[in-house]
Amino acid sequence: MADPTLPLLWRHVLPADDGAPKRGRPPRVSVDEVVDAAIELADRDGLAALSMRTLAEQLGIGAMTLYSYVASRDDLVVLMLDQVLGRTELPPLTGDLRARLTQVAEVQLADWRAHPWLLDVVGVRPWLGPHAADRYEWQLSAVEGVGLDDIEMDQTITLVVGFATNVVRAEHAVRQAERQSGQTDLEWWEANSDELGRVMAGRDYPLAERVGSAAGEAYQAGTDPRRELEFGLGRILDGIEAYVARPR
Amino acid sequence: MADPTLPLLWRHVLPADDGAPKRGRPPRVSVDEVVDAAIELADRDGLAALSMRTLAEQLGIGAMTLYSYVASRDDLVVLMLDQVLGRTELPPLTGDLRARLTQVAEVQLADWRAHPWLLDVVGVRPWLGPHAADRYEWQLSAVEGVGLDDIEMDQTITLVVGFATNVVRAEHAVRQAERQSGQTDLEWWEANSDELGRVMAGRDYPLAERVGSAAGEAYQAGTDPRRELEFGLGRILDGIEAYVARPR
DNA sequence: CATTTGTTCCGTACGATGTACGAGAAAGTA
DNA sequence: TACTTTCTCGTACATCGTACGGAACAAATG
Repeated sequence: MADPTLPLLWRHVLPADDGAPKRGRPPRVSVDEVVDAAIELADRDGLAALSMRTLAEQLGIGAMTLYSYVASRDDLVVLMLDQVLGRTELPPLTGDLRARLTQVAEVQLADWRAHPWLLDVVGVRPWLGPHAADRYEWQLSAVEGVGLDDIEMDQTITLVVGFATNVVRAEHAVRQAERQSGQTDLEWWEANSDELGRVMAGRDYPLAERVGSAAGEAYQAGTDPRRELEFGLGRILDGIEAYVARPR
Repeated sequence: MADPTLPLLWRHVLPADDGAPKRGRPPRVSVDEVVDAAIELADRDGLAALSMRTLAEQLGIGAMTLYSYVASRDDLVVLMLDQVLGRTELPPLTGDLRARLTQVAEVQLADWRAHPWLLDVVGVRPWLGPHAADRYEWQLSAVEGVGLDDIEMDQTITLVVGFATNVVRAEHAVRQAERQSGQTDLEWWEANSDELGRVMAGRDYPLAERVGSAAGEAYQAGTDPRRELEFGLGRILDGIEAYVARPR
């Protein structure tokens, strides 16, 4: 009944009750090496391209040997998540509420940008690992004592972190589409504008065309799509500040 | 160079330039039937469980026959996306900006809740299909004429729609975790609380524990996690309204 | 030193997946 | 009837996660 992955997740903070076994064949690698190698592969080629066989080859061991370190590929992904969260040193939160929440968003943004496969990690229970727990505690400390109740604190963090994640998701979707079709957004548009015009004959999308082309030009010129981050996070933080400052 | 899926996506609005071929063996099903059956299977078991073989069996045709209708599984998913978007009749947007954006969020929420596999559809270029285009136009009309420039209009829609999608993502993640482990959130917690306590010995997470248990109780009692929707969307709309009403 | 015991290692194998290939089947046309 | 055009689909291949069971190895034991 008890989840067998839990002790593995918390292996570094566990008391050395049962240290390394004295007898038996010594392991050739460690769980950390396995997980680190998996993270490296996922960083390079994405989570879908991470197979047990390629991971084993990377480590110089047999494919099935991996299963003496992790119970399954899904388990491995859970370990990867917590391990990669642990690499980021969470900076002390300073300044007012707005500044603190901005820091929370920026850490999320940087981590998910550096490891886009985190977008594909789903179905994991929150709280699971020590670094996830550390991070949640850190995030909550950004909104502690400002007048929100417990549930509102959770909702605020969910809102800000979810938005930052969505920014990365949008950025990643563009790269994904480019990789999939083998042509950049601009190339695709040029190659398909004729066909699109032919196909859309008779229909018109006045707003979509105007806004779409404006957005296309802007994102073309400014290589930095930080604009969406600024606008969206700006509005969210405005809303949160107003809520915290509301008369009660 | 031109994307061969485009004509397929727009097949219903295309002029009947080249109608059904007169000669040759007649097809046993139609593209719409294929896509509808795929949507049905994805609704039931998720996108990952949708295989070309099971889909073919559902349709009573051979697996490879599917490839005379769609170019690949990825293509099929693109068609599914646009087809499912087309099933929703977009209601006329009424009321003030806040009301209109709320309607936009609610439509997104309802559609993604009804078809959670939409969360897994990634790497698709926006604008692609007729129904996606219709919807984007409809969404933009909710913020037209309120004083936002083109880019801000796009960013506003992205913000609201992205938030609604995240709500569904959170709901779906819980179900996913339950299905994966075979036990509900509550059961898992009960089965693992001892182990968690043992493993977290020496560490404490004062905020996370307080907030986490409060959230757990609240979400337990209220079967409706509409709370997050209300709070998050409320703050976002507050921020947008304030921005629109800002002195200039 | 020989044997036992506790581990880890990993070759083989199975079922599932997407799909390339090419031959066969079914319709209209000549 | 023969030909052309179009759709159908059985077979095959590479790749995936991983169940199984014995081989390899190190320490403990005799």
